Amino acid sequence: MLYICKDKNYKMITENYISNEFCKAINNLYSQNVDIKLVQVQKTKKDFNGDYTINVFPFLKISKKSPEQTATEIGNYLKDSISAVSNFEVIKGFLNISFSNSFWVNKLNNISNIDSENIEHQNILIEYSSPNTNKPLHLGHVRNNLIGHSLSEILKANGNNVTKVNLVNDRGIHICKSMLAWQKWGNGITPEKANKKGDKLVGDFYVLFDKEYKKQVADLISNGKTKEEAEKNAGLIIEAREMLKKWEANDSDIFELWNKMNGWVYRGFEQTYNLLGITFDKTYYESQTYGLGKDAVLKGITTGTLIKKEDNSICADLTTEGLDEKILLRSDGTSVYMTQDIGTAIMRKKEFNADKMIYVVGNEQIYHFHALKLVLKKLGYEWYNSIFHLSYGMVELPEGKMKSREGTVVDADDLIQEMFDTAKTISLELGKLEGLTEKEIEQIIKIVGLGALKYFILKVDPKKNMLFNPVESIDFNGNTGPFIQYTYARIKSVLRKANDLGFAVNKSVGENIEINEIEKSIIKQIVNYNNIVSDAANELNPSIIANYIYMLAKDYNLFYHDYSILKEENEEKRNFKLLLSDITATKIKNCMSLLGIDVPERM
RNA sequence: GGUUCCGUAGCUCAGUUGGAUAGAGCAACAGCCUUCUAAGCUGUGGGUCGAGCGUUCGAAUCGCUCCGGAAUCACCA
Repeated sequence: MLYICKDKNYKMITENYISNEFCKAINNLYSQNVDIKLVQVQKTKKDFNGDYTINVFPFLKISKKSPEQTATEIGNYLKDSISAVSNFEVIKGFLNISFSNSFWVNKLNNISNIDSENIEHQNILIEYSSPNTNKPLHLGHVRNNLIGHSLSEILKANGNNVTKVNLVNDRGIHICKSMLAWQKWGNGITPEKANKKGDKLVGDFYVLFDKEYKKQVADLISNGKTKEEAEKNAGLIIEAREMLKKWEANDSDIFELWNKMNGWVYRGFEQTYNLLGITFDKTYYESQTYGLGKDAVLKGITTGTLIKKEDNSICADLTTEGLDEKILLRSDGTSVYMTQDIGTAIMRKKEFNADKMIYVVGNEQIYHFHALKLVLKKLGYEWYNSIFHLSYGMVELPEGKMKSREGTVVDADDLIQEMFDTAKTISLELGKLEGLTEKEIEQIIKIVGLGALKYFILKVDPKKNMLFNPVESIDFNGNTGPFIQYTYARIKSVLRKANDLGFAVNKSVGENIEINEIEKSIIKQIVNYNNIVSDAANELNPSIIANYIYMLAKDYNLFYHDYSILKEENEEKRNFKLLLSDITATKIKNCMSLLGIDVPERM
């Protein structure tokens, strides 16, 4: 049997193709079949010669020869069977295969700017943001929003049909607290009168409530009450609970106040969302959804999958799954958070025919979502496993966790404004804004400031806790958003000059040119783009994109520094360099867009 | 106490379907702008990958034990 069939088309040659040829080599040389999955084609490490590396250790049992001899025999086979292979080297059990220059230039010529060929076409619903209307957005929310937005873009880039939803927590005892404080001590103040964003104003009253409440509790304790008694019986909390009852009874005065204050908050949120570029396809309000789920729970009683206790409360027994009993309806028949999430999940599943429902929610709710899935399973919803809790880590300050009520939070608006200010200061110091109009300047500092913030957050693996140090603030040098934006702006500048000189960027260039290591390295990374985008979607991890684009930008800067593009005398080579630059710029722009970050044409 | 997650350079982070000498940035120090944007590039120093044991030809990566940190275990959301 003759396996050797010279490839005529470089396009076919992928890592998978090489694996396949490797299997053929084993078959041919040692008359055995190996599972293609066992063949790991890796990128050759920088310190060694070669483009792809295969470790032959796992196949020594088959070859019954030394690592060196096995690798050499297979190397020889591959050199014959794949015409694009120019050379190979064997070091210990590592087979390092080099491909020809023309192979790599051909790869560059065939880069399509259409994303990903592995189109998924799933209906994916993603919930993120989910703010409370009793306080302004802080850095933790910013992380949530950026992750949610970026994941949506990444999933779309892989061909999925993505619906972005927000679930606003606009009711409950905590909302009543700020309402009550405003009623008592607000003297009719409004955002306009206070000259303050509405969400900030309402947040102030929430903090004020907590302060006054703590005073009352302290008084009660000094009068001999236990801490628990004091916390339950303080006048303010009793008033807040009464207000909640009135709200649930549709009391018109309370409703009016509630609408008014929530309206202030929404206008405030809207501003912050606009600044960050966060949008949703649909917004749910808990005041409208909190009744959902009751029916499903009651049905669970009739089928016997849930337990009704003596006090009439209803719960799910999750002890066999390693969790505790979970209350689903209180003894007075009212529902809890879990009940609502059961209801909304069922509703959304139907409404969007969702194949997957992703919840971007902090890791403090791991238990909650674990329980949610198990309850849905118990209730007989077989799609319970299409729920995925993307639990992201906390943003911590050097002194620990942020706490709204204690005022130790990094406010989103303040932080964004600081980023703008820093971007402006640095740009002016570097003299980057000379000769630009006010409008252009404003646009650049906005793009760069936000770029720094967003990249800073998204380059970290979502599931890990991360630290933000307000004193050191966010950098603009090194592995940062501005560094990548700067690389883009530099390329654009070169391309503008090329255009002035009458050098067009050709879509494909001659393949018989010499390329150096750094140029090859850039091509390899560009070729890898689709894999990265698909990895990021599979892992639901924007940091994969961030790290990838950083590496590409870093390599490009090295190339840019060491080799002149416009002064290249060889026309073929100049065309190549222009194309390489142009495609790099496109990849930077695409990746940054997947992260929700803009790139400036100059900076 | 139970469950889950985390521990990599002084600091912030990459690297984990097991592969070669563990990488970046920041900070420190030393260089590079009559040359396409120096928000850049180059170099130097910096590590018992929390500790130990095990599995393996091979472990930062897998398993067990321990140490340290975080989250959670509500008729809150």
